[in-house]
Amino acid sequence: MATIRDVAKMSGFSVATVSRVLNKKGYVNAATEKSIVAAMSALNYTPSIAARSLAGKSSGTIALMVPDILNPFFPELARAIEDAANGYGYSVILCNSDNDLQKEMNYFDMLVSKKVDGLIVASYSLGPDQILNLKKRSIPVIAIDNHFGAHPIVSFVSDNRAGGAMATRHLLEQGCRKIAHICGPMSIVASRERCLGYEEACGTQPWFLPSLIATSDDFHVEGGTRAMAELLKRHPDIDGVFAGNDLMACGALKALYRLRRKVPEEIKLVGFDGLAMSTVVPELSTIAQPIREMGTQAMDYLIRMLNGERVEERAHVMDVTLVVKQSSQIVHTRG
Amino acid sequence: MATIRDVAKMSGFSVATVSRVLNKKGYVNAATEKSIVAAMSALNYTPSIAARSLAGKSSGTIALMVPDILNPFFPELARAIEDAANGYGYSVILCNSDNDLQKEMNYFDMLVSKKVDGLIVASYSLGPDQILNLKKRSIPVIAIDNHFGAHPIVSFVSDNRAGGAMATRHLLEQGCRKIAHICGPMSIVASRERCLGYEEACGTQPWFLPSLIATSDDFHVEGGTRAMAELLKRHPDIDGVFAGNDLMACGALKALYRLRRKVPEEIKLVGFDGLAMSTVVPELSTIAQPIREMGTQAMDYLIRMLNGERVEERAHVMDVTLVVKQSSQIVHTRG
DNA sequence: AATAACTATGTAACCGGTACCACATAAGTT
DNA sequence: AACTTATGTGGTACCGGTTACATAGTTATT
Repeated sequence: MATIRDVAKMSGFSVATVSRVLNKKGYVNAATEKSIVAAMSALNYTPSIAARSLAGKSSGTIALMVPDILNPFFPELARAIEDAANGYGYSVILCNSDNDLQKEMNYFDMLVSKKVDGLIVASYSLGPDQILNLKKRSIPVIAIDNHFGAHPIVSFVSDNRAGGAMATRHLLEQGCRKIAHICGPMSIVASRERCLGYEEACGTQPWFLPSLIATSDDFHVEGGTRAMAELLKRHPDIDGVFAGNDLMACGALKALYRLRRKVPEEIKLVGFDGLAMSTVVPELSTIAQPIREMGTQAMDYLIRMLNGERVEERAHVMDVTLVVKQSSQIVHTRG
Repeated sequence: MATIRDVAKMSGFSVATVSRVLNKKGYVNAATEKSIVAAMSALNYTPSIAARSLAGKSSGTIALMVPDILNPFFPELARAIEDAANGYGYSVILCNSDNDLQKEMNYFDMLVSKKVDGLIVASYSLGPDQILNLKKRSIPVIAIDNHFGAHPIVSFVSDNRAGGAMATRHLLEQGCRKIAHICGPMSIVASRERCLGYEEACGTQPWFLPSLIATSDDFHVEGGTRAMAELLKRHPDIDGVFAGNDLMACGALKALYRLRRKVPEEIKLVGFDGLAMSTVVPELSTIAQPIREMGTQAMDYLIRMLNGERVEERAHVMDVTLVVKQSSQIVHTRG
């Protein structure tokens, strides 16, 4: 590997001048620059980021911490963030936390010792204290899919409550008259807010009952299946279901299929997340989060923070959109 | 941030001794070690990986390069690798290449300048030369899901051909008498081998015709849907389908659903990959690749290479297994 | 003409580890 | 007793960048 000193020697200038060319900073004669650039490409020179980062500059690396990349929400986010990061010349370290506080703390130590420039984190186990502590260790942090009230933490979250209401109202408009809700883990703010949105939209309906809400311990398919079966046992006359996320909606779909309840003819279904779940039949109506947009904006924000820009440390609430597919469509039966 | 010199000063020993404690290398008195360890924890000391890696040691980072983390095969791989890497104290940089050679080469430069210790790569655009070149730049490489014949490259691949044959034979055993194949992109070795397996298992059957094979340009859902529709037009009497991967199988499922062909009653379907695609109904029979195992083994191997161990530079062929779910089940109709 | 301000480049001290070498002492060998 | 060998510790030159400071020529300003 060629070093900056090799380049200096070859071009006949000093390392300082080469460094200036490298960083486009300070005065350098155009002709000088040209010959240095020539030397660099002749030597196939790439600066050592290890050295640069040791000398106090950025490591050109950020970390993305998610509970589990296997949950299809997160690859989508990861892709958006990696793309954006790449555009800024940064690379992304992936961390799977399993929502395990211990693991998260271990990762934090690693981030510090690796001089990672920043962190984008989706976590439901970390508290504001832990995040503020990491910030104190001079690593800028941005939270995604979770917010921390009044604490000075930059975060990007979807308008979960509005989305929940939107989904429920859509089902009402499609003619549903008894709508159930499959709620995600109560430990997760997003779950609770989506549920609030559901209640907001149908809490005053004459048919509404608290027992129309079933809770799943996780955001996965099986939980959705269980919850759906449970709901149908409690209320066989349900004609609409709002599931707290798309995976649980798929689970619900499976339960409905097994029990021979036709979707959307007898029961209409709406999920949440807007994953490109084009795999299932019928395709799922869903409340789409602007995942890509969230990732991109988070990265933009992080870059601004890295550049020392002062930013507002608050939650950014992103608009969600209703995407109507087959699972909630009105079916005209031929007379 | 406390440095090694702070620890040295506090404990009253030299940086050399502290370094020895840190690396558990060379002679250190037990009492000395104890007081140094005490100083380290008192100062909340974490060694700077940047400095360590500059001083010629490992950066504790490996890279994982995949075409697109959105393809559900890769999160599974990423998770396995990240877990294994974490166990060895390494972290993982994620790279999405989109199978774009230019992007891949850019990433290569980054890997070198970041002194990344090793690379695990799934690529169908890179040639052996590029990989050997990176190895020459002293970055050990392991290929996954692709192999490079006689070139001295460590790789882990599934036995795609055997898997294709296995899937097809399974359909024959389930009573299918006209089995079609949805083949993935011909540019990808795995596609071709799975297709060969299919031909091996049914090429001598009296009903076999080359037109029973339809090719998709990509490994995605839509391609599967298109190919399935095409096949049914050509051969309405198909009673079994082997799809080159699970996503295309889902696509096929959608086409079949649309055309009111019952799965598995009228047509049986088998996919390939073994993704935890528990989302679809009916659940998909599939040839499961040992994805987790591949990731773990790749990481183990990489670690051995990093430790300077000499390893056989060849392809490791992994066994696949048939996972029977609903989509290929024999259905007993009540008399 | 004197002074200030800009342009262009070099020297060398850092950043925080690693590791070679030197040195000292203790224990084991002829 | 003389000589290895094992044990324990310190000094310091690296690794490859960044950057504060020094130097000097050129151009503007008054």
